[in-house]
Amino acid sequence: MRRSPRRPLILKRRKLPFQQKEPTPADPPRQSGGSKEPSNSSDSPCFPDGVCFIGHPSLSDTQVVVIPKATDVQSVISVLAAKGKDSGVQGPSKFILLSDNGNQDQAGSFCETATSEGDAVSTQIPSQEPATKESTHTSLDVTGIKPLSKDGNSGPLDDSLTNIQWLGKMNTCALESEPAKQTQGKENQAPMSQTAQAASVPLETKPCEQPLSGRPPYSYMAMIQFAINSRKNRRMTLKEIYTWIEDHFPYYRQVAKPGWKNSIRHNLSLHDMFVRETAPDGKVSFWTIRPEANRCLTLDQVYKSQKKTVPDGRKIALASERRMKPLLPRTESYLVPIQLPVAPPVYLPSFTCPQQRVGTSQAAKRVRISPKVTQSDGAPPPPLAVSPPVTDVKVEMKEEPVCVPVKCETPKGPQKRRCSSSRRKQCLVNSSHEEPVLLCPDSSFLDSGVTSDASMFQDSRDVEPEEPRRRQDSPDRDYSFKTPIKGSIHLTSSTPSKPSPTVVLEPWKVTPVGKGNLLDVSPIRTPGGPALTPVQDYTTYSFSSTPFKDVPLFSSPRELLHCGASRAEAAESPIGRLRSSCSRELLQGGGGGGTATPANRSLTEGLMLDLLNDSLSKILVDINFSGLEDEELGTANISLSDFINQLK
Amino acid sequence: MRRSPRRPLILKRRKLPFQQKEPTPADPPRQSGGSKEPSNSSDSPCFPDGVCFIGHPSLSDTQVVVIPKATDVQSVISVLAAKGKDSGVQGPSKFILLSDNGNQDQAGSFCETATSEGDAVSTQIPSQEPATKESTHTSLDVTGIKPLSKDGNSGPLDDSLTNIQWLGKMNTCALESEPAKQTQGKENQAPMSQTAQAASVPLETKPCEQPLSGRPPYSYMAMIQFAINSRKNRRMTLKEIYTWIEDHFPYYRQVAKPGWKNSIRHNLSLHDMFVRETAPDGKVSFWTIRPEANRCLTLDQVYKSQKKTVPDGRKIALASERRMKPLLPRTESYLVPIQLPVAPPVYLPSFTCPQQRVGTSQAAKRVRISPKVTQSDGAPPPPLAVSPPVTDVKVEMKEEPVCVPVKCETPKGPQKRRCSSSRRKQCLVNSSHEEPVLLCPDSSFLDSGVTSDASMFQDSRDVEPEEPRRRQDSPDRDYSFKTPIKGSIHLTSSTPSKPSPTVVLEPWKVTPVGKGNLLDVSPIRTPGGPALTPVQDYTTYSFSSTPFKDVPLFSSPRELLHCGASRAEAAESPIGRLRSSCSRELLQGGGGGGTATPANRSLTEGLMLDLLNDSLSKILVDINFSGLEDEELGTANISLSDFINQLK
DNA sequence: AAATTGTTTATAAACAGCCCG
DNA sequence: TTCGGGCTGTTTATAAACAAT
Repeated sequence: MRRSPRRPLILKRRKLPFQQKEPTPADPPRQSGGSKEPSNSSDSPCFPDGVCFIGHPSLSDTQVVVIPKATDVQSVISVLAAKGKDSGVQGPSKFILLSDNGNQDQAGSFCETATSEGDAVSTQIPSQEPATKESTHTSLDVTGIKPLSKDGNSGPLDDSLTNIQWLGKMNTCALESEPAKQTQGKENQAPMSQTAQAASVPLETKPCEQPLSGRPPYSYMAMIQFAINSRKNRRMTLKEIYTWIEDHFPYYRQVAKPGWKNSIRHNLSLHDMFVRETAPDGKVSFWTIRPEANRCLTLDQVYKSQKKTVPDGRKIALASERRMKPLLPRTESYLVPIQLPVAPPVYLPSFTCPQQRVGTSQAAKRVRISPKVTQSDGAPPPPLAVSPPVTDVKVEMKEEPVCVPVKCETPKGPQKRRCSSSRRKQCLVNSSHEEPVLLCPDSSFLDSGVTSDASMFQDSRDVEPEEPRRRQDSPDRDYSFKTPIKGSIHLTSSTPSKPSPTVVLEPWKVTPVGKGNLLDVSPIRTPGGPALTPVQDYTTYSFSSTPFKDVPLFSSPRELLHCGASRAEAAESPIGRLRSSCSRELLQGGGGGGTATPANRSLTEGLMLDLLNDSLSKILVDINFSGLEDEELGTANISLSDFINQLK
Repeated sequence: MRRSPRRPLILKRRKLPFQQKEPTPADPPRQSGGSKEPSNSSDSPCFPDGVCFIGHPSLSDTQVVVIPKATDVQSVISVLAAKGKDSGVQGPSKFILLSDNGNQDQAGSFCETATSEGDAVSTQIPSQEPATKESTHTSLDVTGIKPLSKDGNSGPLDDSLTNIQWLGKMNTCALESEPAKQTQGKENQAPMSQTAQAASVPLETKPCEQPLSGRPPYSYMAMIQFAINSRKNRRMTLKEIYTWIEDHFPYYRQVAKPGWKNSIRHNLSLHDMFVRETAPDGKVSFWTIRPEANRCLTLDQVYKSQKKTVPDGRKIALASERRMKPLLPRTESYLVPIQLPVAPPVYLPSFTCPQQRVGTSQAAKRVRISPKVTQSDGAPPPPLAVSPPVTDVKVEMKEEPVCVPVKCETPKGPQKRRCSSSRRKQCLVNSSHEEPVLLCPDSSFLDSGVTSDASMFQDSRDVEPEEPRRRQDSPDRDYSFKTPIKGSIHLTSSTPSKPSPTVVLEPWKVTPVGKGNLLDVSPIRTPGGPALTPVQDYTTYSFSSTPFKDVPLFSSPRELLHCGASRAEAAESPIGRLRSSCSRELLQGGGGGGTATPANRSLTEGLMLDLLNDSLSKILVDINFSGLEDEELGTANISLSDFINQLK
């Protein structure tokens, strides 16, 4: 209650608008009118919420936006999105955002260009007008001036913002009036104004894409990924990470407390996805991202995906951007509290990672945790799935709330709440009873389609064809375990208990897991690298509870290929795979490969990349336990097979 | 800075003595004189630090101890330890600790029985005298009255305090004056006074072993383990965990803020070692500990180990108890800042877990992270180890600081600092150069000796003989990776680069990793369970940087068997192994099995259980990456083989 | 000796899912 | 039956204490 700004600082309460953590800890945030629903009016100079657009005196592509302090961030975003949408690409691409601290009535309409405190946040321009009291140091240099100092070995065209023009409309930055906690400069100005610069111009170390210095909506984990993935070689020193973040998110340079670096380090240490390597000289150490877990997200991709979302209409865009768990714009998550809009499918084309190769079964590995199920009350284990006898992979699903009921049998009770997605860590193992389990019959399911992509990466030494080699081990060894089954396979059917009859039955049509459909910064949860303890349990994988948080199933195989870069990636790399990192080519360009057809389901569901946590660790952990319940495993297998076949 | 009491609340700064978190956030804690070295005087009624012993007016086995507020906690502990040692088992076993808030001069000598604020903390007695202002509710009932309510299926003789008589001298509780933050009762009284009750009396749900209600020195993770392991079946619901902790550590019932439950939940979710299972009825979910990671620590064991330590002399005892990372008595860790005392080997007999079976190679799987190494400056990869062609397991070690230099070749540079142990997460991979790697030739190394123990566990369904089946896969596939190598195998030799020549060469003689030799609550880092992605990388495991923090090597194979229960366990269970939990029998008794001979090295090194983190996750993660650098892997293999042979 | 880099633990919080009244 | 509240779980953010360099 006291300190910890917790999730951002932005909304101390709920949808706390501007002003981050004013010392008044307990003051209930005033909910601006359109909390859930941003104002729909699009172009009026002064929007209902009091947001005013004022043409910039000298810059044609820039507008000054004055936002009352109490305005909901979401409202601001929606307004900006609407504005950007209406204006089109040719419209003003830069906004100088000023928050009016004067008073805090909710939907106040203050179009005064308040230069009051210095809370002014400039989007692209160095904020010439609002003579903020602080120094404008680093004003423009942030833009292109700082080429990611120490950029040592990074290639020039790493994370270029292919769609810079969109930046102006950025909806990712919440504008919060920062109380000058650090006595740093308050105003932030985004870098260069090369707005209209179309994509495909991979500028070296593109400066700031994050115009405002309001706290960016990205988690530390996400920002670190952005930073590291911005390098061709995908490795950065701690200092470079700091610098990158400061360069791209002036907030951290100017307003954030120094503790943010501590948090960065904390995140690096905490998340398994981040790996430290020593530099060749042995002096410095670089931080990298485990290739299997790397979604190769870059800030550009995020922007692009957001941009694409916008065309569908402000509302949808907002909605889709909303509940993306932690990853994407945290800000936005606070913005549009809308619940999984089943609206038009949002598109996230930019997700194209080298490892993708949607191909065969990789996707199947995805596990998603099902909500708690009451399955094993004493009823005999549900009949096993019609899978091939191979029984290579065993997946136990506790309760796939909405997903893949395919081949579910012996449904226990009615599912309480179908679409529940989270409950990530474990799947809840039925302690000593039988629980429906999924079996992934073929090893091919797990091994196939892994070979290719890795070679693209610069660092990958040798790309070796995957061998679908499977363990011959007796799948039964592990059965004794009863415990851990945590996760459940993503695409496979949920186990019998409480299968929701209402769910879609196509293997890939997962029930809309609810929430998001956004970019997922969370690491890809690959089944796991080579296990230390090799022999024993390999044969049976029961994805125990663990990770694969809210991994929604793919809307369709197509979608998987096209949009689900991250997913595909996760599924694809069989683990120890090669160090295939995202091929820059793909990352750079807008949409990656075009093999996919549009998804048939709304991306709101489909694109919601699996919210897999970082590190496959958890998955692996689950696997350990997998063996225990082997005998009881059954059901799901087929769905996976079907899925694979369909993909083929 | 503001809130977060951080590591305990006890020492806000360094060795902040009494008084936890008085609202004065910024006041620099006054360092009492003997910070590093507690006073050595043992018996005087008033010790130099101002600690006074006063016989209790009515209770012969009880003494009232008045401690000046500014006294170092460590000083108090040392004094109490000395007192307890001098008095022997027959001496006073209960101490009513009173802190004198009056003034705060450091080593002041105030023997006045200050009943001042209510900061008095009674050890065993309900603090009759110091009429604390708070209610004495739950006074004695904590003791035996609350039989772990909801104890559902736990066996009666789980965690009995075998050495209760030692409790009186407890050194585990720091006495902190709790500012009555919760408006709860301040004084805490330990339960019953069945002090002299010798071990072997496994009372059902033995009441409190933690007399004081000062914040216990255990981390949440440790306490959760204690709680869960106290049950025969090793599973507990969240509520039961709460209750257990409250029953055994009155602090949480009486003084802790309600947020401690949040922290418990946080820890359960955060640490992979904790696994949730659904109960048979499907209604409740139980929390369990991954068997492979479970050290089967119980509060009793901790007490016993501490007790044993004492005989060696106060100093040693304190030293040993000290730096046990997080786990053991956190309080103590603050007490004696002594650095790894190479003194007499401390004994930790109570560590006997069922899964042990030191046997063959299991131990080899242990990975320990080596400090940063500068290995690959450009030198060609060191020659590969003379391992069998199997190349089942590949372990990359960056820089085994002190460990197993066996067969190290192509030593790069001089190791910076040999004994460095920590730097747990990664081993630092030499980015794009060759790094010496360990290869674990045989699969047997990994698989053997896993079969037995599991059957003991009640829940284990069927214990199946492990098949040493190994992957046939082409070991080379993974080589391309260069990155991640984080961890390094525990018993294996460190990779070539910068092998410290000074180190012991016997495979099992690891360099004293420094610090501790204490109980380690951290999960055992078993190589990992069954991997989700089966095929690919199984053959090669390069334990990348990640986990296996400061896992010291065994002093000798013997030691491994005898003392390294946890280690053995880790090494042993090949992963998905059976759900073998610790056999209660072993746990209950004092020293477990007696097969081992005394370790030849001081336990200070040997017993320092691997500070493996929770969840093998990290290890597995490393494994994933292993493949990349395969070609470069070389060296170490042999050491592992040697080690195995020696064990045989 | 001080600063940087890393690792862990503790807290607070925001939410999500589920159960229950 | 539905809705809201409480409990359980999961994540992210911060602050800190240390450890190693």
